[in-house]
This record gives sequence, structure tokens and C-alpha cells, in this order.
Amino acid sequence: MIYNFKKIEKKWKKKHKKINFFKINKNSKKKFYILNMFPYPSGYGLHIGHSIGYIFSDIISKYKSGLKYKILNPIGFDSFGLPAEQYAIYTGNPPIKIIKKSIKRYKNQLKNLGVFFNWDKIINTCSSKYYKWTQWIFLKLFDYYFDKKTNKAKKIKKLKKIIKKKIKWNELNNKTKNKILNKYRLAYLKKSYINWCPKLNSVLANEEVINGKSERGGYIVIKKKMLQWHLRITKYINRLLIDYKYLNWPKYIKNIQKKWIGKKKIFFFTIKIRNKKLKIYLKTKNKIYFIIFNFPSYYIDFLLKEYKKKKQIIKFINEKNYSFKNYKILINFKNSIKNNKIKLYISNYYKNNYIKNIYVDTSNNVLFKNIKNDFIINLKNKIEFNFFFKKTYIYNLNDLVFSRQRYWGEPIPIYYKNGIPKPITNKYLPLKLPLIKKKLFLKKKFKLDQLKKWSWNENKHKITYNKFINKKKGIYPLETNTMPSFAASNWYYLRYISPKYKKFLIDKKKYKFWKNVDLYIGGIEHINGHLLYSRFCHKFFKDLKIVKNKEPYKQFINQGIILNKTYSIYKYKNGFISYDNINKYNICNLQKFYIDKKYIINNNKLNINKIKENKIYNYNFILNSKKEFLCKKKIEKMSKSKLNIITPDKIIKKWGIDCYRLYIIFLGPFNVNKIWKIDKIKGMKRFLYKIWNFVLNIKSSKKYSNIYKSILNNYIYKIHFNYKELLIHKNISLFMKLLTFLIKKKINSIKIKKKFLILLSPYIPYITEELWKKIGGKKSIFYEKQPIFRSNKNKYVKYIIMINNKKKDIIFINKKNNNLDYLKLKIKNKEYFLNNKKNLKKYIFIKNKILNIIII
RNA sequence: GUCUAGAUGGUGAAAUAGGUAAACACGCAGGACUUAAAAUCCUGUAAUUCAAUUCAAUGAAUUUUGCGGGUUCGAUUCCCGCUCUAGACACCA
Repeated sequence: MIYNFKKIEKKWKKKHKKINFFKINKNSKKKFYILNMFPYPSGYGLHIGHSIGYIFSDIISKYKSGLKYKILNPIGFDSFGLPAEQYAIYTGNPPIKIIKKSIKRYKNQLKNLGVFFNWDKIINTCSSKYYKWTQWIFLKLFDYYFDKKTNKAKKIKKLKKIIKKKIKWNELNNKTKNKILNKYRLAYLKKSYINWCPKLNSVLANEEVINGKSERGGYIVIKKKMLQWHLRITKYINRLLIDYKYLNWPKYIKNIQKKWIGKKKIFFFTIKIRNKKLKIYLKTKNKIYFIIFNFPSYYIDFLLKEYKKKKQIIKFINEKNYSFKNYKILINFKNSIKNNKIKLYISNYYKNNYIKNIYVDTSNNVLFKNIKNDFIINLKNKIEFNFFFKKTYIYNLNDLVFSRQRYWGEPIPIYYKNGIPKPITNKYLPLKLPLIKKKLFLKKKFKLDQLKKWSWNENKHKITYNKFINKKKGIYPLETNTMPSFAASNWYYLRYISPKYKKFLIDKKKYKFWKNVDLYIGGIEHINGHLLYSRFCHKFFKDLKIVKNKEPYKQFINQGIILNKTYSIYKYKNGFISYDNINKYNICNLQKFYIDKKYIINNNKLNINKIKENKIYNYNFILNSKKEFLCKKKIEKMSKSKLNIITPDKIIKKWGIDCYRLYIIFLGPFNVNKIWKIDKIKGMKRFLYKIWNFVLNIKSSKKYSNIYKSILNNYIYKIHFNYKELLIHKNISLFMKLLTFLIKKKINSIKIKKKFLILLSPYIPYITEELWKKIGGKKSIFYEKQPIFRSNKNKYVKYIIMINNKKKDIIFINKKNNNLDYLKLKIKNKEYFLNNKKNLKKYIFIKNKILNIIII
């Protein structure tokens, strides 16, 4: 019989639709909630990098199911956000259409990986049934403050009571009342900076800004101050830091997050410049390493007002050059203490475009060659700073900016009554995002403030036209910003437990069983974003008594990135320049374009005729001296913007799902980055053929002896161990070894064949199902229990005999005689022992492992 | 620049708690089967040296886990210094 994977996979895909995998252990009390970070449904579909995570979680969940756990392994779509909007602007199709199409494609691709998800529990963040609760959470944050004494969030009502004791609250007008409360709310309004492009008349993401210019069009981008919603995550920092002890995360992952929170002890003093107080922070009392201005925003304004160098400063801020040498002396001012001149250095070296560090020194000749040595300036002798120092803590983490000046996100359920933010009553949520269905409507950048119908009728609780805005009728403008993408992902892990529950964001009965996520899988790049915000959100839920555990994700494993070759070309004014001539031009004036691999002929030469067929590249190509055009070749993360995506579809068509699953896991450790190569997939196919032939064709009369039992038992032990440590790629090697062992010994026991298939089934569901049926299995193989390791089956202990740390022999001894004396007896007459007997110095005996004989 | 992770054959990589380095694959070389190709199967495969035998095969010793040190009977693993590579670094998901 021939192994026809196409037929088998098609057949079992159909059959598996009828099995509810997640009900197999319906009545089990053990649970396992495994979760992949949900994908962004991009139009390009799922690529190889994504598929690794899904296959990984699928294998683990199938294994756990085999240990009789009840499984939750859901999937959803994070469908609000910038890419869909960008794509909408680019193509003229409304985002909702794009998303729906993408989700369809994504689902199909996922189903083609042989992965079991809880398809009945799917969630979609841009559906109003979901974002109703995202908005609800925001309103809760708006309605709560952080109580320092109890270290918990409490209702703002309680705060009012406290304030009333101190101030005559009722005598204040609404605006000052609001101002006071705004200082305490967990969601509050504050001015902060954004990237603003005057020519495009829009806000840009950091990613869209390159060298201080907009990615599209190359216009100048400036920093602009805007009133925006913030979340007061900083109040929760201590709790976030303390609770790491409850997390089973890799150490380095915890460290990344800890560093990001960046709690530091620091000293500060204040100086006055023209009646304005400035706090200056120092690392130690005596030496100035660097000085950080606490209020960069304020400082820039100050500079702009006081010194008429606006142009110079703006220009400088926009030069995104991370060299430390790149600093400029902007102002000199007199130090109020001893009339020493202090130079203020301003550098954009710190991350982002924000100015955060300002360096101070008192001598006139300070070099900035090396931050570690030259920069330490002792001010002690010149000025007595000590007198002014105070100790405090600073954090790297700031409050989260929660407003996005974009269309495609959850509307913030707030309206402005005489300039004061008012929440929309919970009852009337969701505040629905108006869906624009017309084509070409979005060709230009679109925001909610361009809508004609975006005001709130306070009495009728309805959205109404802006022209009706009227204080007497209670009609006020709505907030036009939307929420960022992390608003939805903060809490989605809870929604999976009861995605269709209408009364509340979670069904508390079901939560009691599932609790938090047992194993969370995702990219390392989310550690300082989503994963941190999600923890913050969970802690807030705990204060609201929605959840009971301290942390949302018990265990976390990050998935390695798949790298692939990229090719890029550089444009100068109206022409492209061959990569070997690039040194002749100033890098700041060059624009980088990624190009598709199909335009490349051998290694990194460009096929100019072919590329010119594409209108985007219809410019001059300036060749090098050899009359060739070279591209820059690099190995980078697989991503749609870099045009180096490979999708699993074609590979699966050629090799089959089982083969693809094996191969993708066999590539290496799950959390390590891998360069994409297809050449080793042959080996996996051979392995599948081998399994097929072993199970169906090997026939012999040999009996299944006890020694084989104990060897198989050892394999089972190792396989379980690897699952436990999440090193599942190693198991494939074990399977292969085990198989060659079974074939060589010509074992024909149905019992062993069955055990072997069950062990393999999480990895390769289809071939094992087929074989399972062929050797007499009645139900699906996934109803079977995974074989368990039995420690009493091993009767022999393996010893390695060494002389001066060099291996000489391997000896098996019975467990009954597991001691040094017996071992000595065993080697007594061996040649290697007799030769060295005279020079013997001592024995080093390590139980169950080694006997090392030291000679002189 | 800061932080983090990593470096093992021609390639992807294994090596439980410091104890057989290179498992398992790919590739390559040789062979079997076949008109031929593909597929399949078998054998070999870190390097150097020596011995023996030469039809083929074999045995022994030494050196090897980026570089240089340290701890230890013993280091891929622990510690210190260096070199290189990759990733993260706030409106990217």
C-alpha cells in the first residue's frame, strides 16, 4: 500500500470537522488554557513565521489532551489598527471590507495547518459586541483612581468624600472640579507630543517617520503638542515589579520588562531660570553623569519662547542621528549659585525623537568622546550642590498615551459638555464606529472629526448631527480620537472563556474553571507593549474583583522569528543608485525601497528591464562601472513591508500538512530565530514513508521481549521531559531514533505500534489517524491516552568507565548491585584496567553515571 | 548608544543537575536496484598523526564547542576579560 498523503489529509480533514476535539475530556477536572497571541489579519495572509506558533500550540494542546486535560486553545483576530487603514487609503476600499476578506483567508490557511482551534469561540476586536466591553473598561478606568494607602484602585466617589473634608468642594465651579479629578483618574487628559506633518495635515506613527521626514512624500515632520487621553499605569509599577515572582517566564524576558519599567534611585536639585523652576536629576551626589529634564515638553516650549532659535532647534530635533557626538550648544546661562556659567547641551541621542536628556558641565572644554570616562565631571569643588540634593525614584515607563488620531479603532465613549469630558452611560454602549462602506471614500486620510454626524444627545442617548449641537437640548460633541490597538488586546484572553456572554465581559462561573492562561505564546517584541499593558489591566480587574489571580499569563514562551533574504535599492532625487556606489551620496538624502525577489538575477544583480514594467519603479537606474545594477542584500525578519514573505500554502500543496508540521518544528528550538531554508524537508518525508512501511509492512514472528519494554519506556520518559520543558523539536529526533530501533529489531507487536502512533499523533495528526484505523483503531486516535512512563520497568543502570576522563567502556549493571565494589569486580579483568593498574591513584564514583579512574 | 540573547562539523542542530561532544536530519562520496531518471535501500562522513594491512576493512594516540584566562578529577555547560552576530528600544502588529 502506498502512502498517498493528499488523499489521507483530505479525508481526515473532513472527518475531523465532525469530532469536537475540545469535548474529548469533557468531564475532566484538570484544565489547560493555551493561547497564541492573536494575529492581525493582514491582506497578505499568514506566513511561515506565524504558522510556527500555531503548530506549536496545537502539538502541546493535543499532547495535554492525551493526558486527559480539558483544553482551551482559542483564536481570534486583532482587526483594528493602522495597517488596515493604510491599506484602505492606498486602495480606496473601506477597512471593514479588507478585514473581512483577510479573516476569511486567514481562517482557510489556519485550517490547512491541521490545527484544532476552538472555532466556536472566535473573537474579532472590531465587532461592536466585543468593543462594547473595551469601552466599558475605559469608562471604569475613567471612574477609578489609585488609592496609595491600600495600593488599589477605588471609585472616584470615594475620592470626592476625602477631598470634601479638605476643601469646600461645592463652592468650586465645574471646570476646577474636573481639573482636580483629572489629576487622579486612571484614564485622564493630558497634553503630550505627537509626530505632526503640516503638509499632509495628519498625525504619523513613529514608523512612518524616517529621518525626520514623512515616509510618504518626504515632507518635514514636527513635534506637536496635543491634548490626549492617558492611562495611569505608573501607579501600578510597584505591583507590576513585585508580582514577577508569580510568573513562570524565562528570566531574560522578565529582565527585559523590568529594564523597561526602569526603576532607578536618583538625586535631584532644582534651579531657577527666569522664575521657572527646573528639576535636574543626577545619578549620584558627587558626579554628574548626565542630567535629565523631567519635563521635556515644557522645556522645548521654554526654549522656543526664550530664545529665538526656533528654526535651529526644530531642525536639530528632526535629525534622527543616534550618534552621541551629535550635540549642540544651545544656550549659556548663569548658575544662580556661584555665577558659574553652565552650558546646556541638548542631544537627541536618547530613544525616540523626544528630547529627554540634557547634559550639563561647568568647564568650557568637555569632550563627549566616551560616555563612560570623559563625561564624568566632578562638580564638587566648584559648586556646592550637595545642599540641594534630594533622593527620589524615577521610572523609564511613562503613562500610556491612549488617544489615536485615526479612524480605524474603538471610539472613546466620551462627550464634551462645556469642555468637560463626560462618560456615556454604560447602558448605551457600545458607541458604534460609523462604518463607511463607500468605495474611494477613504482615498484621503479620514478621521472622526470629519464626520457630520458625530455628536451625542444626552437626553435621548443617541448619536446625532453636529449641526444640532445645543447646550439647552443637551447635544454635545463626541470625542473624535479612537483607542490604540492595545486597548483590545489588553483583555482578550478573558473574553475567550465566554465569548458570547452578553451580560458581562466574562461569565464568572466559567472563569472559575478556566482562570488564567496556562501557557501563552507570542513574539518577543510584545514584551514591553501588549504583555506589560495586559498585566496592568489584569491588576485593575483584580481591584474591580472581576478576576482572582494576580497575573494573567502563568507561563510565557516567545516564538523565534523567521528570517529571510531581503533586497533593497536606494533612490536619490529621481534616480536609483547601484549599491556599490552608495558611499558617494549623503545617506540622509537617500530613500530606501524594498523590492521583490523576482527582480533579482544571480545573487544581488537587478533585472532592470523586468522592474521597469512596474510603474512604481519607473525612474532612471544609474549603473556602476561594470554596467550592472546591484542591490543591497540582507537577512531580515519576514514581513510584508520587506517583501520577503513566504506563505506555507505552496509548501503544503507539494509536501503535505504532516510533513510541513514536522519540518517547521524540526527547524530548531522554538524560541530561537531561524533563517528560512526548505532543503531539509526531504528528510521529514522519508521519515513519514518509513512510519507508513513500518506499521503496515513489517511482519515477523519475533516476540516482544522485556528489554524492548524498558528501552521504549526510556524513550517515553525523554519525550515527556521534552514536552515539560517545551523543547518539542527534540522529540522528532527521538521518534526517528525509536523508529529505526523498532525496524532493526523487526518488532511486529501491535501494542508497540499503537503506542508509537499515539506518541506521534500530536505532531502528525493525519498519517497517524489513517494508520490507527488500518491497524484496528475504532475511534479517532485523539481519544487515546498518551503512554505514561513507568519507573519500575527499568532494571539496569548504565555506567561509563573512564580513565583520566577518557571514555574506555560502557557497562550495564543490575540495580540490585548498584555500587562501587561490584563495578570494580566487573572491570577487574578488562585490558584497559590491567594496563593501568600500577599507576592507580583513586576512583571517582558517581552513582548511576560514571566511574572515573585517575592514574598518575 | 543602551539593553537582551547567541556563537558547536560542509549545513540545521543534539548533549537531563558540570560527566560518552557532534545524537537526529540535510548535503556530499561510494554502492545496490533500474534502459534511464526520480524515488527507495545500504555504507562512509570533525581534523591530524601513527601503527598494521593492503582486495576490502581495522586499531591506537592527539587536537577540537568564537578568542584568551580561571575554578574542578572533569567545562559546550559555572566565573572574568575580549571579538563577532542577531533582536528590542514608545501611534509597528
